[in-house]
Amino acid sequence: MTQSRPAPLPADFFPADCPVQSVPVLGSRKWAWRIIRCLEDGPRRFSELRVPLAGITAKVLAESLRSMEQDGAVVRTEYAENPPRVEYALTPMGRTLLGPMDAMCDWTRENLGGLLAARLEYERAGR
Amino acid sequence: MTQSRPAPLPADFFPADCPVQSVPVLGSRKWAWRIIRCLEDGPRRFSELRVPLAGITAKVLAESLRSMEQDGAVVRTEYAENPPRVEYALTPMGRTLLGPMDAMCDWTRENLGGLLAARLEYERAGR
DNA sequence: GGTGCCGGTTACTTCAACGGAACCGGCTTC
DNA sequence: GAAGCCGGTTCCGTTGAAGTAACCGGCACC
Repeated sequence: MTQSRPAPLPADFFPADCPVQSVPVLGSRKWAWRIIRCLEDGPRRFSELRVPLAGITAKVLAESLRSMEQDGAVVRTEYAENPPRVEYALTPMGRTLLGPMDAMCDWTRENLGGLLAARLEYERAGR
Repeated sequence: MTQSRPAPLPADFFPADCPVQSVPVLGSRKWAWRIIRCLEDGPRRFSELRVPLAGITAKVLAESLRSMEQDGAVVRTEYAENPPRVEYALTPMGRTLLGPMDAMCDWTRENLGGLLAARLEYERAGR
């Protein structure tokens, strides 16, 4: 059994349109996934989203929602009522993100312990 | 068929140990996934990695690899030869990331077109 | 003895995301 | 007429990831 080296990787190993280059596509990496989770069960109002997203400021929430709207993952619907009402909902495309998100969440659930242990071990050993 | 509103989300909707809070776990978001791809087929040397990761600087590559090593996704092996040889390889845990990564890449492949179209449409319409 | 390779390190700068605080118009309620 | 709610905006500061450029020690080669 020969321990063969894998072939060297070419300079164009990643094509210009390679998906791995563009992920994650949705602006704010800190809040986007949480926002999507909050919208999973149906449309939500701006102030309604601020409750579960504890600690988010109006500015950051507005920015995140706008960037997700630009990317076509979220729709903003404004109702001419009083007091004004604005609702945010997932688009069909936004909803398809739930699958890959679940896969990453499962991975984290299974490996977060080992990951934190690895950090402690790294620090304990050589630094 | 009643169009019922979903129940409001509580302030503790995301528990402190919720996986979605901790993803992505691997430091550098720009290069980590590409590095993992490069290591998929076996161990690679530092300078060997710089070829496919076109444009990465030695500093950023070293930082990224170290943070991935801290997280237990990569092992660094130093050989006392001349000229010095250092090899980086995926750990078993690092290898398990390939599944979720594939899911995200598939999503991007399928939706990147729609996403870019949504951006253009957003700009064209209301701004 | 000068040059180059290997695998980095160091110091400095740039940039985008994030956070804090204040403020806004339109409307209602007290 | 004062206060409050809603859905934000504006200005400013902080932080951390990433990029740039220069340099390093040890060894081999010419």
